[in-house]
Amino acid sequence: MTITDRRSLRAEQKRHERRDAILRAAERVFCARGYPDASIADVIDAAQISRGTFYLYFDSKDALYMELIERFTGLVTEALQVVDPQDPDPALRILENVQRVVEVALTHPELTQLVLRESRGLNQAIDERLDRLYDFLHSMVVGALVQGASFGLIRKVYEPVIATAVVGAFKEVFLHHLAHGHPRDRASMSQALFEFGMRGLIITPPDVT
Amino acid sequence: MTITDRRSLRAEQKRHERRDAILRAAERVFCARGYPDASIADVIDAAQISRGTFYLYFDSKDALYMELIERFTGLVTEALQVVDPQDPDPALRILENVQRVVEVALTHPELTQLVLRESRGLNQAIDERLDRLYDFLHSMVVGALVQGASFGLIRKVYEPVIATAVVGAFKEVFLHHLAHGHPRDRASMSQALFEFGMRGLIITPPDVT
Amino acid sequence: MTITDRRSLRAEQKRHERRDAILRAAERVFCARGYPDASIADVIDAAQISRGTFYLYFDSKDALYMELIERFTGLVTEALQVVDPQDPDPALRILENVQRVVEVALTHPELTQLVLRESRGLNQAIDERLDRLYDFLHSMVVGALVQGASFGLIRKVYEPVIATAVVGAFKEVFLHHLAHGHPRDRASMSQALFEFGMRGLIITPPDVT
Amino acid sequence: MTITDRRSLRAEQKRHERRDAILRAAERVFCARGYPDASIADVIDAAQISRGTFYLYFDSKDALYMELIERFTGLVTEALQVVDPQDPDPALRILENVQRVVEVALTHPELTQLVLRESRGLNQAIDERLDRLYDFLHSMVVGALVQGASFGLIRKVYEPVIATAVVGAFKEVFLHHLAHGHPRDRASMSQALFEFGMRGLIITPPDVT
DNA sequence: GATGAATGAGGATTCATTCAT
DNA sequence: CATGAATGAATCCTCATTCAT
Repeated sequence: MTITDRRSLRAEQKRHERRDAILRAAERVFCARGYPDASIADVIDAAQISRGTFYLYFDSKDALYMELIERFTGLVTEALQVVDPQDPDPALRILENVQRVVEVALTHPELTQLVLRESRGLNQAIDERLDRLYDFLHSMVVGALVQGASFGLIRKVYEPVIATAVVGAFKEVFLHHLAHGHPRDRASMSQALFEFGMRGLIITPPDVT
Repeated sequence: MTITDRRSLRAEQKRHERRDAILRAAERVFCARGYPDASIADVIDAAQISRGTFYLYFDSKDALYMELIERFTGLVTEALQVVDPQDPDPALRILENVQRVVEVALTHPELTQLVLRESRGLNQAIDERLDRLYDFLHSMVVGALVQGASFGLIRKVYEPVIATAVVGAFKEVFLHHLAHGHPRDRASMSQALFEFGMRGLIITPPDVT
Repeated sequence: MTITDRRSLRAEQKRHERRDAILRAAERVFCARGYPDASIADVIDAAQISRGTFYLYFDSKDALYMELIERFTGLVTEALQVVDPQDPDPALRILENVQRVVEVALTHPELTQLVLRESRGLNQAIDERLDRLYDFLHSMVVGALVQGASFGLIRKVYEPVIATAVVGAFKEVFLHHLAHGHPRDRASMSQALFEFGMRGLIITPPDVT
Repeated sequence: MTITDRRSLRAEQKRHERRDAILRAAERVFCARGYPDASIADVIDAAQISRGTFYLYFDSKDALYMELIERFTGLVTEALQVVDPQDPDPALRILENVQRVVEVALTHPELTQLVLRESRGLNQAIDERLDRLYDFLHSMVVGALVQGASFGLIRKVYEPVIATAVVGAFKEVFLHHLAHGHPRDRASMSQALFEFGMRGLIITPPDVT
């Protein structure tokens, strides 16, 4: 490894850290003031960097917002795993999915609120990204509903509406609890959400802790 | 009736119409571009009035937004009626409430989307008004849950969370369906929402059409 | 006298009264808020007339201000009378002039403050009118100085500067006393001003270069 | 001295120069058009800067005006020095004060006119600042009068009125001479003002009631 | 790379004046 | 004559973005 390599490695790492610091600052700021009302000035103050530096790491305010959405999308996408049709306990798999999403929301409360609040109409790319996120969430829920029905666990519903309703229910509970800072423990929150979404729908509720 | 009376009556009416035209234009514009991003210029273009005229009817952009929120709140408040504990068929009363809310949402799709999107953080008065609206919705749902439980219609749930979830479910379904312009008929939409909210929770589902 | 004549006479009088009412309202409003900050809305509110009516009586806001300046100028012009070179007691004549000007200021405190505050730079015609007023005042004082010197009553001074100083002294005393509402009696105020202008302060003038 | 130091020093200096250039431009513009009528557009045109740059150096139009008032106040406060009661020639000290104030007015003609014109009623802080300036001037003159009387140099007068008159006399002379651009030499102007204030006009005071 | 001064389009709001009724 | 709704130019100010240092 040459000196240049080591140098550029260090530089690369530092660059990454800086980017991350900006993203974390933006999370806080955008969540606190709302994306449209938060200014670049707020972000650079929080991130302790100069105006120019910001544009060295991000193309625009919208690009920063977009990246935060991407981050959240990535976390949620990782958290939600398609249930194997062969799985012996699909309901448990679904509960685990809920638990992982709750984990994401409670670990990144500001990012979660920010994204769930959905500031739309600013930029087409952002709107499309949010659409894709919701399409994904929607399809995951629809998948669960269909699978649950096929297993005879869930009664037959009109999936498009019910999936939307389930997504909305989760969103609202997250937003409300994160905003009011109720430090509900993760387990009970997951349980309540799971039961709401599933119990209503499931014919034979699984025995979960 | 004197000439003056008749004149001022006509003037009063015209004034009211103008105000209404601005409100309707604002509904469209704020819904399409989002409140923070929509400018007064957009509104006056849509309403076909001059800059000055706008401020003849509204004190500020925020005041206009506030009035739209008030309008929506009024419609929803009228739509949701507390169920008499003596009522022989409380589930039907609740379904009627749902039907009336769906009616409001489908009759005023832009207003509904605009308000449900909740642009917050711009003005304290607005934030408080939205808080009050959600407190009201929340309390209505909690009321229904408690009552349903007392009748043995609904299983016991942790009402604060479940009420939040129900409100969120309705919000999301409205937002999604209004945004994508699915011209679903009111009856089936009401039914789906009602069943989602109730069926899940009710021990003995009512026989509704 | 025909009916038409009488009618038009009454109309004429009413018209005059209205005009006067507006002028008096404007005096109050312009004095209280300052000419540039006072709006036509303030004036018509104070005068209890409609927006349109205002423009029936005055061409513009500036024209109204101009008319108030004219009124003040008229009052002051009437108050200040050139002293006859033959007069046996010219100093008394000057004191009487002072007394009449004080009378004007105390009778029309708002008009006086308004005009003495000299909002300039708004309109060339107004600036010129104010210039003429000050030229007149200046020339009156210069006249008194010259005359006084010719009688041996006043020592020889460089009139242009001293006349300006005398005018300024009067202005400031009026402004100060009117603004702070010191209800000093007219006689003592006139006396103080007269003495200041005429008598001088030093008993033994120092020997300065 | 590090490079950063030198750089920030140069930056600091440039910043100061820019600020100063804006202040000087504002002096000109506010003097020419009057503070309320001059717009930020006028100032930035005169200063050859962009709209945004202006707000980089000043918080608001009022803040800029305030700073100009402060500048003038500072200059005048420095110019006027309390006369030591032990001073062998207090009249000379007073003449020196007058000379220094004249120097200020002639060196900063636009600033002087601007401030002496007293645009009030726009902003409470500004009004209070102007009040303080006049209180200071008033108290300086009162001090001189009282001291002069104690030395037997000045006859006993009713100080509050006479001090107001003296301040007004100076104001008017400055305003008049600066506005009309009479390039009177400083010495003779100081002399005339001093004599007016100190010496008085009449040789044989008339016997008035 | 890092900085922060500079930019100017765009925002909400005001207000003197006009004119149809 | 009287009215007051309508107008739109003009005002102050903000802020995302650029660029010379």
